[in-house]
Amino acid sequence: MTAPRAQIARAEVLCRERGVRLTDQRRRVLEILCAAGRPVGAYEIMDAMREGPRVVAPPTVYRALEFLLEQGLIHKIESLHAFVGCDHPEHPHSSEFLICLECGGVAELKDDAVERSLESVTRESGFRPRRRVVEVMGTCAQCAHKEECARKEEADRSPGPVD
Amino acid sequence: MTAPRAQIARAEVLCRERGVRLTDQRRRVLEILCAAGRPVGAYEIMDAMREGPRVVAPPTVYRALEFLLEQGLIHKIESLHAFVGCDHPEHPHSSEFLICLECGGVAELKDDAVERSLESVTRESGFRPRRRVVEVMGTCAQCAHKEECARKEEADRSPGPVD
DNA sequence: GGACGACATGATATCTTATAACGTGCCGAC
DNA sequence: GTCGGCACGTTATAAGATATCATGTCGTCC
Ligand SMILES: [Zn+2]
Ligand SMILES: [Zn+2]
Ligand SMILES: [Zn+2]
Ligand SMILES: [Zn+2]
Repeated sequence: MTAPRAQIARAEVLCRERGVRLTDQRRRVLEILCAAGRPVGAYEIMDAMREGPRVVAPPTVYRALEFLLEQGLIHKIESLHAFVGCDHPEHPHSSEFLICLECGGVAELKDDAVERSLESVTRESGFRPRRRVVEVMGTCAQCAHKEECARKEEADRSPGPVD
Repeated sequence: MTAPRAQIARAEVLCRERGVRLTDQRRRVLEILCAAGRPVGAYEIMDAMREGPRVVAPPTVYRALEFLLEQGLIHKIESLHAFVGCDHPEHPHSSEFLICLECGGVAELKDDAVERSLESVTRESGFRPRRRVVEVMGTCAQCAHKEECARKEEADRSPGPVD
């Protein structure tokens, strides 16, 4: 939940340090992702870019996304065919994502227990891991709370059979 | 690694028990998946079905896949846009998958440690999980071994600098 | 300064994956 | 018999991703 501005600034620094170019197009895509604060599809990004000076075609967006993925500045959410900005891109990593099916929000976790258990189970089977995809879909705390409240209110109005 | 025949038979029983219909098309899709023993895309399934009596269109395949997913007889591998037969469909579940990038093979795990750690980390954040996607991409034991052997042989032929 | 190569982008077309919408046929319930 | 639910057929199209070739941009080397 870093401020979008700060995220961009950090990305600038990282890219300079690494000797790679955060070009206008790439920064623009990153800005859109960070500002959204939720998963955004490639074509939605493209639409957002149309607002700007130039019209862009799919390959432009996908190339920018490829770069940002390589630099660990964003992540791809496989189960949504969408992308999100990374909250701590200092060193590239795989993360765990909690995806709310109600509000579409996504939280990026970094849980050692999950990583350790995955590490050990892959090791045991002689598997050499390269990339991890961990995506849990369900209902986030906020939405669960709202649901709870709605149910409660409902019950108050008509105190029918206690379930 | 159950025999395809046995998997189909088990699916028949399960569907009868549940009062749902494992129709010809659905069984055919399941057969193709089980026989392949690796992830297969929807359109590849469709091609395989063309060999049979009737030509089928995408919706037919996707409907069959939807049913099989609902019944927990197959899984979808999100990162590959492909499907695999489930090895233990007795009660529907989410699993962890090890996906080999060399040979394309997939192993379905069922690891309590991974599940427990995911469970606890989601609980902590008040998140109510519904479906888990856990896919680890890398190199399987077999392929890693082959690579190892190749390297060794190479070293034997030209005993250059020891790495 | 001009030639060159590396890299980023533009532009067009195409491919892959997935779903919408509507119609038909089967079968059991009533 | 007819009604309703369900599986499937058929056509079209949406949504996501890539292949290919052309153009531009910029620093380096001579
Ligand atoms: Zn991250
Ligand atoms: Zn939510
Ligand atoms: Zn399974
Ligand atoms: Zn392998």
